[in-house]
Amino acid sequence: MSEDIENNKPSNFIKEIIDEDLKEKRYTHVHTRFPPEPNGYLHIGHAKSICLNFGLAEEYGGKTNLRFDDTNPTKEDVEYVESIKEDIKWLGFDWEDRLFFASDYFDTLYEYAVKLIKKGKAYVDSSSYEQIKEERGAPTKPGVESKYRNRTVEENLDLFERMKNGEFGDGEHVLRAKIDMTSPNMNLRDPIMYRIRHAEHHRTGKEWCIYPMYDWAHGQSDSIEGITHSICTLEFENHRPLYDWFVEELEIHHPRQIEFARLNLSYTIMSKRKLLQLVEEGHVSGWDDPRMPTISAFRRRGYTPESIRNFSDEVGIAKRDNVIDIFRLEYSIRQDLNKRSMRVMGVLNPLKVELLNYPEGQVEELDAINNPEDESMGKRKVPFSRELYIDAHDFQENPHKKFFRLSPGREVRLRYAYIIKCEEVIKDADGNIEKLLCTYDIETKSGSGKSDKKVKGTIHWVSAQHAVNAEVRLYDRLFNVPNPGDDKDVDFKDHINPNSLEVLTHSLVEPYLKNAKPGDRFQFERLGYFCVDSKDSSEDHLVFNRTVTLRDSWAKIEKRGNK
RNA sequence: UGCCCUGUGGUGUAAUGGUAACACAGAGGUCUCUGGAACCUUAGUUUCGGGUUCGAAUCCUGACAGGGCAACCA
Repeated sequence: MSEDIENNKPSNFIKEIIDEDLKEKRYTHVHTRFPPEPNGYLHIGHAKSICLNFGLAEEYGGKTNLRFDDTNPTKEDVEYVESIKEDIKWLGFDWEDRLFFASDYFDTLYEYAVKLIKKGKAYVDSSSYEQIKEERGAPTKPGVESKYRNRTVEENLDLFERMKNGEFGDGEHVLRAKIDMTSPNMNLRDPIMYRIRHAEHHRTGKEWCIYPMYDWAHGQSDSIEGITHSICTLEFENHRPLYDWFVEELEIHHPRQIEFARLNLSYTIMSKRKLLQLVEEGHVSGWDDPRMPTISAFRRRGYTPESIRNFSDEVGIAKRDNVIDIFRLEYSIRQDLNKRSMRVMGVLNPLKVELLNYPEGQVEELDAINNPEDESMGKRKVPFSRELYIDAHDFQENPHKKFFRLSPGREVRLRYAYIIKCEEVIKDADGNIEKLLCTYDIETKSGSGKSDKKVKGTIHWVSAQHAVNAEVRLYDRLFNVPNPGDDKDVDFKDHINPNSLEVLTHSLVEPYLKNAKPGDRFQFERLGYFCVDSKDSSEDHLVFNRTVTLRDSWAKIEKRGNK
């Protein structure tokens, strides 16, 4: 067993490696980093990586840097830099004064490259793009050496400097490491270190026209920052020998790279490229559309940072490919919100109820408990009157045998109020139910103790004259298959769930919600957790996003009944 | 058919040569003024074959399966 008994986070293979490194004094401390490329918004998979890197540093009393890997000016943008910073902060992590950019190291990287050229370990290749591609070979076919491979050090130095000085156009030359064109590891077949790009960089502007490749910049950036454990995903496993080669040749600090399997979530996709496509083609309203798996979307939808961190901790770390069941995430947010969110009543699809024996014009202020899980959250008053609305789903004219709610001639309790009985169903000319005429039993007032009458169902409601209109957005999974990105023959967009968003514009909520502020979270009793939308909600037009439903055993019974 | 990595219930993760466990999901139940929450019960797992060992999920070996690698992307 590993030694982290003090915290309750489970151990994993990465901690075992770190423990070993510390024990053998390979490193005296732990310093990690989170190295995103600012070319898109962060998603839940990145959240796992953030939690891992910052979490590890916290546990070992070390530090974590935030470093943007901004080596490709054509794809990167400050908008992304800002969103990434915001998301990490929101998750609750702090890089303090250690905000870095790979572009901070362009000068150093250039010097390192010169050093390798001088050692005869790098050369300028003037072959065409196609030529280089051809000569690289294939996994089962060795590469062949470039005819420029044996240029003299002096010539390489001269050419490389002139590349930097802008004497050549894009693609005319590249700088390559001189390693082994026949290596079974493709990454070692003289990888490209620099390419010419006459492009403006979001931070260095027009200062450079040669840009380092990720493989050349990444390991050295970690080294420069004194990173001890460079944690990354599996696809970089084959790159590790290259990174090792660079730091060894350069004789600089050698971080240990550890690879883990990236997070996959069922019913969604994690590819930044595909996510960008959804945004650009308008399948969603933006990176923060609450159906997206991005951190900003989860935030807007009402997820708490704590729930995402717990989720990340609980799914564990390993090297095998995995697909985490979306239920797992939903469990995590329900668990958190159950403990902390205020209960209110909201009617999604209003159905009018008139209480025939309730005095006209009378209004009672009834006591309602704000959170049965937390007494300190107190109580509030909810107005009750002759005309009410209940949810249409809580009435069935011809009830299923396990339906415990309202039906003709049957009784149900109105939460925090009275037991009512449905006496008559009023329909319009087309046979649509217009209104329910009911009676209430005055003896059954909540908390009065006058009656011990029991009913099987309790439903929520709002008072017609007091209710506040609201728009409610119900979200379902964005895709209707568990692994939408898996199918190689079908475009992932063909799996988009056409019903992933349902907008209800005539919902009614209790008056307490009149002053709800963007970002406020509530449990609508019996329905789920809802969050005031941070973009579209206003004082005169409340908009609620459904974060997640409550667990719903009735839905299961219903589903079964349909089969 | 080269190199690298990975194979444990439905899904994840543990067990580090000594009784295969935990969570989610599933099934059933208790309770309930949320068909919520909580609680209880239950079913289900080591890819296959050899070997080492008193003893193998664990070590060795051979298969098989899955993933990754052929951007001047990261």
